[in-house]
Amino acid sequence: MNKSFDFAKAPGHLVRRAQQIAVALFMAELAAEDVTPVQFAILNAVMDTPGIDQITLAGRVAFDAATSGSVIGRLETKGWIKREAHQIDRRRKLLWLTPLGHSATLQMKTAVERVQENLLKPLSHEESQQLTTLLSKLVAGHELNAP
Amino acid sequence: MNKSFDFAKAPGHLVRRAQQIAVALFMAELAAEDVTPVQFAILNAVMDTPGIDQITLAGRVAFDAATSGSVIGRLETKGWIKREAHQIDRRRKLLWLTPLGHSATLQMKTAVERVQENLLKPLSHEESQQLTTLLSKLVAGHELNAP
DNA sequence: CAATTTTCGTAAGTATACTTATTAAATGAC
DNA sequence: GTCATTTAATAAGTATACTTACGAAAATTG
Repeated sequence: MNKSFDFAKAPGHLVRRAQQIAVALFMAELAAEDVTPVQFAILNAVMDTPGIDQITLAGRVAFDAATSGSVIGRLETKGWIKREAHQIDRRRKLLWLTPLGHSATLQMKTAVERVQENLLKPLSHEESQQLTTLLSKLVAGHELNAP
Repeated sequence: MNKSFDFAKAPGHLVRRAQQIAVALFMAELAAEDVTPVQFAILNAVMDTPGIDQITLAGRVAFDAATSGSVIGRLETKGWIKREAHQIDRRRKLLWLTPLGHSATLQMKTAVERVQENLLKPLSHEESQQLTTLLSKLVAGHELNAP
C-alpha cells in the first residue's frame, strides 16, 4: 500500500482544512454583518492605525497590494472606509474608517472573538495555547526567510 | 490600549498565514510541474482510488462540488485526468488518471513531501508532531459537528 | 407506476489571492 | 535639473472556494 501520498495527515492539508473551517465559522457568526475575514482584518487594522496607507496595511494583514486594493475598494463601496490621497506623496492613498465603518467594526469585534473561541473549541485550554504558540513560531520562522 | 482586536495573535489569522505560506512553498517547489496544491490533492486521490466519482472525491479532499468540478475540468484540459460517465448511474462522472497524469503525479510526490518538510522547518521534530496532532484534533472536532 | 424528492453535476455570481504589466509619482544619480 | 530607477496603486488574467440555481437522472413513495 501507501501507493499515494497520505494527504489527510499532511500538515499542508490540515492547515488548509483549518483555514476553511475558520472562514466558515467566521461567516456563520458574522452573517448579519455581511463581512469577510479579510475585510474585518482590514477594518481592524485601519481602526488601529487611522490614516495608514495601503501598502503598509497590506504588509500588516499579510497579503499583496493587488488583493488589498480590491478588498478596500469593496469596503469603500460599502461606506465603511474612506480613501484620501496623501498631501505630499500623491501616489499614496491613506485610509480612514467612516463613522459607519467605525461602529460596524466595533460590533464585529465581539463576534470575531467568539469565532476564535469556537475554532479552538475541540482543544483544551492548554492545547489551544500550544497550537497558537506553534503556529506563531512556524509563521515567524518563514517570515524571516521571505519578508 | 487594546482598542482593536489583536489579529496577529488570533488563531484565525495564524492559520490563514500558515496556509498562505504552505501554498507559496508548494508553488515554488513545484513550479516546473505547473500544478496547484488543490490540483495535486485531486490527482493524488484519483491515483489512490481510480474510478472515483466527483462527489466522493470532493468529500475526500474537502471542498464543494462546484470547486472540484472546475478544478477537474482544468486537469482534464491538461490531459492528466479522464472523465467518463458511470455505466449504470448516468449522473455520475468517474475519474481516471491518464498515463501522462499518472507519471506526472508520481513525479510530484517527492516534491510535495519536500514541501511538507519545509513548511515545518521552523519547528523541531517534536513540535512538528505536536502541531500535526493538534491540527488533526481541531479539524476532526469540527468535522463531527458539520460533516 | 406516476409523482415527488433527492442526488450529481454544471453554471453563474461574489470574494479572495496571486502574478505580471502599466501608469503615475517620487527619488537618486550624474 | 534631467534621466533612470524605484515605488504606490491599479488592471488584467488565472485559480481557488463558496453560494444559489438549475437540469438531468435516479430513488422514494403513495
